[in-house]
Amino acid sequence: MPVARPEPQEPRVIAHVDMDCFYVQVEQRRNPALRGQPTAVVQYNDWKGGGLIAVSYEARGFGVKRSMRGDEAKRVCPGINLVQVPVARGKADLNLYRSAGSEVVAILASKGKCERASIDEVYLDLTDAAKEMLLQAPPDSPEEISIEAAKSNILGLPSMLAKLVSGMHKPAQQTVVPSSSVQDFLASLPVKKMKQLGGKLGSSLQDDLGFETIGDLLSFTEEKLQEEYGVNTGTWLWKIARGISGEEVEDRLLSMSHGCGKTFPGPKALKNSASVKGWLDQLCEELSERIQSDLNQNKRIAQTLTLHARASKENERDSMKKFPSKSCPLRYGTGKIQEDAMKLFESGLHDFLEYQNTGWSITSLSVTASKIFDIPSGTSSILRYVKRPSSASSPAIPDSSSVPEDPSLDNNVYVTPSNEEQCEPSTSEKEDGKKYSAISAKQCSANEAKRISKKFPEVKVVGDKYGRSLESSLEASRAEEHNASAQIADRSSTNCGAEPLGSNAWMFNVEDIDPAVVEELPPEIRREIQGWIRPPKQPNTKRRGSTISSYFPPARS
DNA sequence: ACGGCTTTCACG
DNA sequence: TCGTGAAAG
Repeated sequence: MPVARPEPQEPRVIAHVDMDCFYVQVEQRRNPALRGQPTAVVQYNDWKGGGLIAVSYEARGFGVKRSMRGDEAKRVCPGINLVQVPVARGKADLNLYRSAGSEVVAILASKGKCERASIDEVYLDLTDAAKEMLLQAPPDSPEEISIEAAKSNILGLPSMLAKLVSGMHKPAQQTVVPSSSVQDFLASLPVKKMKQLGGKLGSSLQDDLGFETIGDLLSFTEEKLQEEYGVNTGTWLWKIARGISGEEVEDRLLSMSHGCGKTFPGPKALKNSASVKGWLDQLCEELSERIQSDLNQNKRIAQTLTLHARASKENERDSMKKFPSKSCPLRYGTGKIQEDAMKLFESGLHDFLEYQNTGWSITSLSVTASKIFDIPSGTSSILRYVKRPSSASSPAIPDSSSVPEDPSLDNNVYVTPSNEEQCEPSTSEKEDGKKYSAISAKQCSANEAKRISKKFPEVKVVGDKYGRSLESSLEASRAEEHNASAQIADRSSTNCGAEPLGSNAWMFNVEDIDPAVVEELPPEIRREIQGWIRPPKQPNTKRRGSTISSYFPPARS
């Protein structure tokens, strides 16, 4: 449910850029012969000619709609060009459109604070640009303003409505909303057209309270709305009815997670572990590729792997029971991801079946990598820890500027012992002669980083997200702390008693050390590593263990 | 046999 | 924190 945010003091100028039938335009760029033609992009075409996901305006003229099937589109528009989404690993591959979206974002980002809202949508905060324009070229007459204004569709308004009106004049047009016209605009805006009210909340507003337009909300007090929908949503509703939004444009050009999934409708449903494994392997391969390029291109690292599935039980056509999603620390390397995803599936299936010995079928699978953080650039990313292959030629000192792509290396981030003997396992090596612990980078406070680096010289802290050294990072956090202490009184006490957070220095989080390896470590290092896995103070009842395997409860025999 | 595939956000 | 559900395109 939507929530109100503190609104910025200054009025803002915000643009919402929405690409017209974007996938079609991407295909038209690739094949110019498609330009100006009725065209649609479909994914798959085995079944009823595939599903349309984008339709050109020429095709719309024939009545072609998104959510039609290819066959149907041909029926209403025999001349339509149907372009198929590329398929890789047995599933639709949207990378072509993703990167085309990035091209656009890269251009818009030079114009102002820029937020990538979806594959084909961008929010732009043009406040500074507008100020600058007025400063550089102040209009010397009201007429001049009118002339400029005549080039746009004028409506005008603050931020949140940007999205609403950007679709009013399509394609290839813009709509401007001056704040003076907001109230009139909202007065007649049907409830369900408002962003965030297109679903159940909007329906409830209509059906339970009888509101037809946003303007109708004005008749309710804030308290009344809070009574109906809770404090947060109530306040939000009260404010949007008055055209007040605290939503800000985030400065974010990259997405916050990567997911890939596939559905297995009807007869395609997966009914045994082998087929699930096969598809999961495919999905994980794509995911791995995507996070790997995110790491290489953007120096970002993902920390969580999540598996989602939809399932039903044999003979139980309409059980309400859902397949639970499951997550675990993400370990880099295709093989690791596949392995972990399968374990997550087994764990989910176990919960789903809850001791019933029935057949099952899976109608959709997806894997997601989330909790993505920047790795500070210009610093050697992280050090390595633990075992080196006894045989191989891998460097004792990591070449941290490059990230290993070789899946057998498991992880992009390693620590290495300053004293190799110390950590050399007595246990036997694997056949490939390589055995690594899996480690991924994690943010922690500068203070914590300092403490650990002092205690363990072989562990190196690499600096904060601004590329500053630990010392200057600490310096900065001390300054911040000093500044903040004046205001700390009116802060809610969420971190009461805790060590001040400091400013985003970096440490290493040992997510999945091979237990055999841990055994070999000196006790104090071992203890410390245990501590990194979860922050030391977390008197949480169910705390996960130190190894990846603790994320996968034993399957029922 | 369902639109398919993503992505983000809030709640408990 | 994890897992669920809503909402969007």
